[in-house]
Amino acid sequence: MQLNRLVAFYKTMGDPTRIRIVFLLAKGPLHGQAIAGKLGLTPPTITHHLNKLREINLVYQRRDKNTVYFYLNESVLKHQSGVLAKLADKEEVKKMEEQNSENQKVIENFFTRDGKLKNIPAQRKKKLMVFEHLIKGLKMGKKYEEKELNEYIKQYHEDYATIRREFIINHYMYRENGIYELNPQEMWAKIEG
Amino acid sequence: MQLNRLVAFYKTMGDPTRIRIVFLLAKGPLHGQAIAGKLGLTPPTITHHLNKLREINLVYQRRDKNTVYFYLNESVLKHQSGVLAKLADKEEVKKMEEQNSENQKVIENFFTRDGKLKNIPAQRKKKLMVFEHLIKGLKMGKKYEEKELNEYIKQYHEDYATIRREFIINHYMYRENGIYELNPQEMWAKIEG
DNA sequence: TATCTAATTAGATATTAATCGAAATGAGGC
DNA sequence: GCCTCATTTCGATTAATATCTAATTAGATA
Repeated sequence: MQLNRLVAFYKTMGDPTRIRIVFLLAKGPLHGQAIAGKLGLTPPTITHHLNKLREINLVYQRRDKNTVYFYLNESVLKHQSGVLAKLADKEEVKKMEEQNSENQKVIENFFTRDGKLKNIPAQRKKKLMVFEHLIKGLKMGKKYEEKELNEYIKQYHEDYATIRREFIINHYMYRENGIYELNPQEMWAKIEG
Repeated sequence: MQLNRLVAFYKTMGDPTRIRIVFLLAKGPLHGQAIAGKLGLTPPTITHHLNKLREINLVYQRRDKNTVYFYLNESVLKHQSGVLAKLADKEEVKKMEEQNSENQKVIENFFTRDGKLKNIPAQRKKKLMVFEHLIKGLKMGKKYEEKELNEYIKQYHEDYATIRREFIINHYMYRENGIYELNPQEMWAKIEG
């Protein structure tokens, strides 16, 4: 469970204007000026909010000639609303706790006391847990030179090349012109879900 | 549907510290210092966040000797998470729209062009719609003298006494020592739900 | 290419709010 | 009646952010 993503979702929805936009889009796609008109706000303000909504992957857009239509991404809405609801269910909470302690156990098994990675797990599930632990030290939005990324990984394990490649394969990061960057959290949702 | 209440809920949950508190409380009640300890924050900060969580009726507390235990209100959590999720469902959206236009029609029927209430509906459902329309002009948290409240109601209808009484009966407001106040939104939830 | 329109960016302002240390409150125990 | 300990309040500081106006970008069309 990605705390940041969840917080980002709730923070984004915690604004009257954005909630109203979501209500509007629930009835069907609209273009920017139409939204601005219905809400009595200026287009720049709408752009601002649509950016926020896009950041959490709650809206997407399509162009038709000169105007951009905004659509609600219903699956994200349903999924994210569900996370907190689970906390209201004792059974679900127990499951999460088990998941968590399992996760922690894997990390403890594969890392030494002083934080080095002993070896890369063969089992896919455990491998991903390890990678997710590793990328926690990387900054969202920061662009990493390959060399810089190698250095970071080397703190944990000498085979930085393999791990760096795995980061890409598993979509934790992406590369553009030799520059590496964390995949925005909201993209993961799609891949995971 | 109360937009403010919904926004308040999401805004409140859009904070990492509060989400973490909710996750902690989902496992069971805790006292303030325990929360502060687990999150690495100071007691005043925890008080601050618990106040926010209390405002949306998501936590309640019980005293045992000198220490206060905080509990998660699971039903509120489940209910509020569900509201937005409905927007992901076309059927539900249609229902809401119908509800809305029905509501509007009732308001248009019972109010004159210049905003006066023609008469108090006999049908309970319509009556409540009218009252909810009326209290929209009152301020949350403000304390009203009976006289002041009468004046407010008189703008709409001369039989202020009946309407004032209905406000109390239907729990839109409560009275204490002759002072009237809107019932906090979060209380309604309980009454409505 | 010039022009129209929709959308975005930039910059400025004002408001909100997360956090902390210090001080105040309040209930129990002695 | 004092003392202790958990909690709350107060005040200050710092960081975000919602909104606007003005300026810019970019696609479409004539």
